Amino acid sequence: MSPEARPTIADVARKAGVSKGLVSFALNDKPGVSAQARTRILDAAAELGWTPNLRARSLSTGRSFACGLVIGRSTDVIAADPFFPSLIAGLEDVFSVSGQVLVLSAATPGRHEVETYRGLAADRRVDGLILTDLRAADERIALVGELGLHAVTLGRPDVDSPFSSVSVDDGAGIRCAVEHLAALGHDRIAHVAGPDAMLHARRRTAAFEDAARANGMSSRVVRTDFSAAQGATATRDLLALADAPTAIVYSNDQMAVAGIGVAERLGLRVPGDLSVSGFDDTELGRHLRPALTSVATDARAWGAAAARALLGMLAGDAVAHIELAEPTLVIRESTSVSPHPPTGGLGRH
Amino acid sequence: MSPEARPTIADVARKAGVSKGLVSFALNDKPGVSAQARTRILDAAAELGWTPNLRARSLSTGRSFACGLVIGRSTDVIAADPFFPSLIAGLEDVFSVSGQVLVLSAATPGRHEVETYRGLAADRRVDGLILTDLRAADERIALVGELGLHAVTLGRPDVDSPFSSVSVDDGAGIRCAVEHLAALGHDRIAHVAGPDAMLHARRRTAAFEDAARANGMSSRVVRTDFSAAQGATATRDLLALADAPTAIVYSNDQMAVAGIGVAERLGLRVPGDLSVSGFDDTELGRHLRPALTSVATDARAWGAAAARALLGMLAGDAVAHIELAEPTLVIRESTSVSPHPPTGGLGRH
DNA sequence: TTGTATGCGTTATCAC
DNA sequence: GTGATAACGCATACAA
Repeated sequence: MSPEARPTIADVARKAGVSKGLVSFALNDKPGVSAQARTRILDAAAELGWTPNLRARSLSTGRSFACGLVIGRSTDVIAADPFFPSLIAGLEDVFSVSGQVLVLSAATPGRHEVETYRGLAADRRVDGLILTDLRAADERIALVGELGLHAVTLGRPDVDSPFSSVSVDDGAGIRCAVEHLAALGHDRIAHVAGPDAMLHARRRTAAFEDAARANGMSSRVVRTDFSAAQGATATRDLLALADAPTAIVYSNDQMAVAGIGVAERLGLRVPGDLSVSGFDDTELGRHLRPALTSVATDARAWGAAAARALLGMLAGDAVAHIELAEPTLVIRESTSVSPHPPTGGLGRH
Repeated sequence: MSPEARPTIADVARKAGVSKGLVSFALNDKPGVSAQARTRILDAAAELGWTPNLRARSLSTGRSFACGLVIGRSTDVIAADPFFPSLIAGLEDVFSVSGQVLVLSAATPGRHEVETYRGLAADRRVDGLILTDLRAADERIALVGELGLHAVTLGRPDVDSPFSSVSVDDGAGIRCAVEHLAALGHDRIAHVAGPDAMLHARRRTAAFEDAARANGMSSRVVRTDFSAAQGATATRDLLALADAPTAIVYSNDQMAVAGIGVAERLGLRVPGDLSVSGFDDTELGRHLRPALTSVATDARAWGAAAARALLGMLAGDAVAHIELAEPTLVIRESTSVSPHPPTGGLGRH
């Protein structure tokens, strides 16, 4: 009598005069159903407005039709980082049109990272995971493999991994920034980096040091947790040095913004006395004064590519390692000619 | 032979020498099980390491053990808005310790808002929803009700609603900002607001106009979509007026930052020539120069309260309307005494 | 080419 | 009071 009662596969079978099993075969385009039975079944299903019950399907197939993203960073850091919302937007671009759903889990005060992965796997809440913020010798790779889940990593791990990966050569972005500064005559530069445990922070640091060396610049690196607060502290420390840098390459935009604030408070002009470049090319950057020179990566495209790769793995595709387009340097107002051009440098022209 | 095979309730029943049904009763603390049978069952379950299969549980109980958050705003706007990550962090604080999972859906190019809600409901992917960014005469209230889902709204809707709500009096925050500016001698102020269709944008606008009137100030309002770009445009328009305001109250921090950029580009000093206040008290704000005066709301606490309210509804609690702590104004460097103090105003002291 | 049985946990229904 | 049984909803291995 319930008006809400959805038709079940049994209703369709009865109406079409066949068994439940055959209905399932017909509706999933499996072989072994006569053309005649197939049309009878499809008609009956359409007439009743039948759609499969996802939960029953989930139980019998062992799939969740959901993928997960575990956010391991402190949530305070996430809130300040526009990378995640953009990544999520990209994931949704793909998941939303393929019947998948995105399950978001954060490591919270009440439950830590490994437990979060174990919980998702124990309950089979997801079929696969997006692994982000890869760390050196990341134990999550093995953990997720043992838990029997599929996954795609953002960037290639430094350990053996059975998973597909989608990468962006952020090192190339940093290199662009350093070369830009070299061309402007800077020869004493610094990098405000992310945590050394994170692979992409390491990669950026290495690219920075290589590019500085290749361009004959003296360089320095300060590590942070990616937060604006530590970006500010790092800047204060760098500018207090006797041979303070004339340009700083930051590993994200919010640290760059905080760094500009610190420099200006010390009476320095940006870019007159200090050039600053950011990373991620946040919307806000172009509205600041000075507008921020920044390395532009396409987090949304990254998310979309990762989602596609994960769906591919779930469908049984071979492991693939996808390299996305190189980031580009967007030059705005926060970088300019060095205040202390090296002898024979560009300052002469 | 599968080494992965989890014990099922049938294994427990066999080991305890009872039926599946009785095992279920025993493990869910239902009456009708003798103390003797209960201990036998519990021992057997512990010995086998049995845990219920969530998918089977989901099928038989009709619950998903998941809650959803649909993000209706353009994803580009979300990426720039630290409100959502903080909200999500708050939701996770509660969900993660109560066996719930957060399903995130975004209105994407391929699928729009109403379809997203219908899709979640059709597949019963979630038991309840968090409704945010409430609009005037919001059709989602009725829609979600018809779809048979529970929900909690962030803020009280302007239509009849069967759902609990969790609210913050953002009007009070705006009032604080206006009174602060009045005390500084400003008498020509403006508000850069969010979309008029959004209830909280309306509420803030109304609070702004009331407070300006109560303090004898002339006021103006410009509407935007909350993006930094439109915040910049609005500021340019306001400052081009013959009687340009001496202070602008922005409805979020990123518009305030963009506004400061525009003002400085026009040769105005902030706060010397123009005072600026933001909303949300973003981490970044305190590192800017000038550091941003902003209305602080606790998005994370808001999320946690909403999650608790939703779990309450799912458990059958009565509809509740929760009012959170009033926002506070954090006064920093971007607001100061008016450059044109009104006659008899504070400028004399 | 088609029908049947089984897997999952919960719960309504029935038997003692 | 105490317990067993069957049905739910779908996919699929297997039998016919």
